Amino acid sequence: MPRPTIPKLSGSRIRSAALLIIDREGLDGLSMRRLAQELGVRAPSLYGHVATKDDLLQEVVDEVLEKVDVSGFTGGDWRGGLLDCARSYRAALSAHPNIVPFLAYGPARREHALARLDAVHGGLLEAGWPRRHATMIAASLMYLVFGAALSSFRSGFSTDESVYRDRFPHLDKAHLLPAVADELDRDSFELALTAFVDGLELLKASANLDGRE
Amino acid sequence: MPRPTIPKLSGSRIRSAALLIIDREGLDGLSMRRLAQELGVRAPSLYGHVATKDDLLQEVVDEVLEKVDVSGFTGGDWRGGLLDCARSYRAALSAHPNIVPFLAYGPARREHALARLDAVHGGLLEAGWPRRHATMIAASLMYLVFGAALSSFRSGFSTDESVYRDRFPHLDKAHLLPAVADELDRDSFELALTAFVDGLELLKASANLDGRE
DNA sequence: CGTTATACCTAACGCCGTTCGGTTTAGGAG
DNA sequence: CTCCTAAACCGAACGGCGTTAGGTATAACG
Repeated sequence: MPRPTIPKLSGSRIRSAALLIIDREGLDGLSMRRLAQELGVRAPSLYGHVATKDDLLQEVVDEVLEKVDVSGFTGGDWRGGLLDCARSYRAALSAHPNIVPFLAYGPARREHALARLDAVHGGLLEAGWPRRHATMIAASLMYLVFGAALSSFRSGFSTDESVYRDRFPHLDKAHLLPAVADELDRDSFELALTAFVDGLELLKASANLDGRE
Repeated sequence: MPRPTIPKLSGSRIRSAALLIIDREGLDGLSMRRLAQELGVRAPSLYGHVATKDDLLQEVVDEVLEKVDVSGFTGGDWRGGLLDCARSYRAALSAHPNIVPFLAYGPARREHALARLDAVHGGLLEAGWPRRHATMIAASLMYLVFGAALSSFRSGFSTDESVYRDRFPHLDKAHLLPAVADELDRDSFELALTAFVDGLELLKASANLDGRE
């Protein structure tokens, strides 16, 4: 049954279905055949709308990261800008944690990623940070965001107390971690972020920076 | 030619060959057939020594992370302990950057990972941090280490100036980044780490912590 | 010297991403 | 209304993947 009245496929429908499968079944659960099935279609049909699976995933990532907000740097407020950017970045990723492993295979080499980076960099420069520091601070922000995205308390700890008892004396409450994972993830990220920004403030106050204000 | 005088395979030889391929050809370059070829053997033979490919990779990760040093917390020196641990962790991962994407698929759920975490946790408790803070600080440390491991300046930036010119005003020097990637990776990590620890010191000094010293 | 367990082999299964070459029909041209 | 083109999907297939089943020759042992 070729050429239906209204096309069953479109880039946007494919991306939505892909993200749905990733959210529900994990990154490994997404295959072109599985995706096609979800869309009521056979796998080869997808290649009329998508160049390659890797390409599709990049587009999905782009869509997920569209919610990152880099507008908070106005008026030289580098602190607020960093906090807003980091929090919205984390929120975007933790809404779709299963796609994070894909990010590990290489930075999003797309327009939007560079635009975000440009905004952060510009905001830091405007606030008086030297170029080199701006570069390093932007990188550090990515460390926190990506690190937090892929080391969640949700996985990695057993709820079985006996795993830790007697063997890891300081982890004797570790079996309770999964139960409060979401809260702990959020609070840990908040701690890491605020401690980092506080440290930056100290550094800026010490003021042995090469750049001009 | 079955049953050679001395076995061609062993767990250790397999792990070494696997890490070699990963280092040289990337994580995607490692297949069981490719690995077998490197060892002068056919793929199925590997399954006499290794339960599964995932298992093998976990063992390789364990071997790589053996160099992480968590011994620096002696005498309540939580600052030195964190710095040592973070730096040795980063060094271990940046010696084999291609294996990092595998870490993204789930935390090393092995003995050694828990032992390291136990040491960090214990060191923080001993230094007077409350339990909850110790947990969050240990998590934050992982954020920095994993984030730094997978967002290197080595990839992600083009050496072609025209990519950035006129389009991203604050990234006009971005084409120079790959040339100094190693140095910048190191300095950025150092900045992130020291700023974070400085921020923690502020937090601890402010001393509104629930725990007892 | 016979037995047995070892250490490797070949063949094959079912999955994967992707390409090739149809086939049917929607939509525009005359 | 008819003809043509191009869109949109399909079946079959390729080479590669992780993994399993079953076979075979030999080193090691009683």
